[in-house]
Amino acid sequence: MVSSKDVAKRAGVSQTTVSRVLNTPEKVTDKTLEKVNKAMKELEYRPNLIARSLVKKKTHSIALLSGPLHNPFYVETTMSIVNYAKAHGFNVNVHFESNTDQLSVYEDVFKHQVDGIILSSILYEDPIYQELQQLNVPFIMFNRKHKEKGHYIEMDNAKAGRLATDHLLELNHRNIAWIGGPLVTSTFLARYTGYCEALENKGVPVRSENTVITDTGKAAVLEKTKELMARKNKPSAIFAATDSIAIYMMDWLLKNGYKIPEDVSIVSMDNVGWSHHHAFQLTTVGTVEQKNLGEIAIGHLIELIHQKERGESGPFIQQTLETRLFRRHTTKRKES
Amino acid sequence: MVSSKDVAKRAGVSQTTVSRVLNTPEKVTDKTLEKVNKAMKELEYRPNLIARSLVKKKTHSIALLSGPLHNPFYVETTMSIVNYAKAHGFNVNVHFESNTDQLSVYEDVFKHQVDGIILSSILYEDPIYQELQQLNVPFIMFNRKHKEKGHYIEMDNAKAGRLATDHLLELNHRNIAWIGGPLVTSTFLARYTGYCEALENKGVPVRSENTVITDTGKAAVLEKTKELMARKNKPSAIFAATDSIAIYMMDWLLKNGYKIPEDVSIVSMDNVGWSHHHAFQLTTVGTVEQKNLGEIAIGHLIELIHQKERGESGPFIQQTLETRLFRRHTTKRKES
DNA sequence: AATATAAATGGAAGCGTATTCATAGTCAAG
DNA sequence: CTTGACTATGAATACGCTTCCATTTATATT
Repeated sequence: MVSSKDVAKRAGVSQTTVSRVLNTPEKVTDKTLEKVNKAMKELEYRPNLIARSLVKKKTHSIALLSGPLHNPFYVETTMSIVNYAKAHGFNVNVHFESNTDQLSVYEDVFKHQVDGIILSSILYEDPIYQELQQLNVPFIMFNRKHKEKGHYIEMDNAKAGRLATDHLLELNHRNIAWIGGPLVTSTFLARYTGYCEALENKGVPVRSENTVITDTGKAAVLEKTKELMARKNKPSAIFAATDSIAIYMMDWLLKNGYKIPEDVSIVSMDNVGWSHHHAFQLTTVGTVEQKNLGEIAIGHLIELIHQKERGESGPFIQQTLETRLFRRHTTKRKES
Repeated sequence: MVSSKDVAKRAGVSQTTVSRVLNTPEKVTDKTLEKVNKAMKELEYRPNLIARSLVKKKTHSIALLSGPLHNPFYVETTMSIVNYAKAHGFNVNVHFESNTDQLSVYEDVFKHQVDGIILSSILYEDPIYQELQQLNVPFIMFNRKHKEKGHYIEMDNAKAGRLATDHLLELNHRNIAWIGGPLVTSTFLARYTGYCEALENKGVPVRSENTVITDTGKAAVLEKTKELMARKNKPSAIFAATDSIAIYMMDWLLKNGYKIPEDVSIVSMDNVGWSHHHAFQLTTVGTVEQKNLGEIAIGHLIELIHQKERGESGPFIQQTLETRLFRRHTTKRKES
């Protein structure tokens, strides 16, 4: 490995000077600048960022703890986050949530001296929050939030839940199933709460068999869908907590001869790119914004990092985005 | 930041000993081990991996240079790669190919002292190859390969191209369009070559207007589809070079009233998860393997890294996977 | 031409860790 | 006891870089 010392020797200057042409070239004579640059080229010198990080206490990298990519929502946020970060000089260490080693992921991240953390993988009452705080590294949550607040960007999930449910109610549906992930997560909890509220407002009882909690992976969703449709008293409409779940369900339903929306209406949530596809035309609730949640969050995170560098400290970033219903073609009035 | 020195002071031992309980605890008395562990807990000490990396010359992180996630193929490989790497103690720095700063990505990666590089983003004659070589860091290509060979995992793209085209020919199609990305990429080139060969074998002329080169993003594909179908002499079948392209096309086609496969047959390539979806049921060509290309490649890469550590050097890994046609429901016999 | 001032350069310390080498401590065998 | 052979520990150095401080060199001022 060729180091700045080697370059120095070759150029006949001190190692300090080499460092200077890298960091403050204006403090170096044109002549020596040229000498040093020439030596660098010849030796194919590349500064060792590890060493630089050690002294500057800045790694120019951030950790992303994302939900799994089988959910297109996280595909979109991951792309946005990585690209935005890169454009601003940051590297992204990506980690995906997994049922098994929840904690080990964090241990991993903690030791890696990142400049900031952006995460969707957090439970509403996750004890990991306190550990994150003690790290003294800026972190922001997107999509999901934590009980203790902190910095976060979310959509108004409760309202979204109401919007979706109201839509189905207006279409005369009364037997509406809700299917989503575990309620220990802020998003699923709020979306479910919104569903319940909307039903209660209309005086429609929340029936326990209409609440389906599932793992969000494909296999589990298909299984739950099968169970749901095997019931005597099938729902006439389904509120899927994410587009991802809705799309998996549609796979099963179509494969088993159900027509959508004729046989069953489906509304979901997130308004991911796939939901526009003509093969789905999913009615869904999403934010009004152009940017996705990840894109907004990464912008803030980088600002937080810069703030910390300057020794400043701004207010908490706590954004709850407006949502609206994107009515497409998976919902239909129930004829009674 | 609490360092091993602080721990040492607190535990009343030397920094060396602290380092030892971390790395070779068996060389330390139970008594002092306990003391040190206690001090670590109390101070919430976390070893600084940056410093460790500097001396050990090992970062435990690898760089992934991936194609864009709007292609589901790369979604699947990215998930596999990140998860596999994590399970083997490696962090993954993710970068996505972008039309603009091709080179800057590499510069970025080069300086970051990764232990290995796994990439799909490379052109067949990419000059970046030489730079990668000089880095003296193990790297492996997946999906796409380079003229100079090196380590790579691909599917048999030429054969796949022939399979897909033969399928359409057998279904009596003669006016078959090929649509794919720039031919400077090994995958597109080979898939196109296979297409041409298959046509020529049957004595069907390759017509230039049936070769459509496009950017692989959604907007561009839609535009090209529109142009293609506006022609007087529309193709009766389309060979899309990736499932991603095929799915975009289907969006446009369905939206514009075309029935698939009645009005136009579509075959594509990669056999991504989405192609199974009942809303698509895409006829496609993919590998026979269970694992995706990324998963296979990352396994090899980690092995290469370990080999290098041991000072060994094995043979080049050059795998070209068998492919087969997955016949589903987007292709249909042409009635003449 | 002499001095004051600014600009350019180099020496050395330090970032937090691992590791080599020397030293002090322990214990068994004689 | 004494010697020898380990074992447990610590001091010192190195990893490649930035940065503070001291020194030299160039430039401006009188």
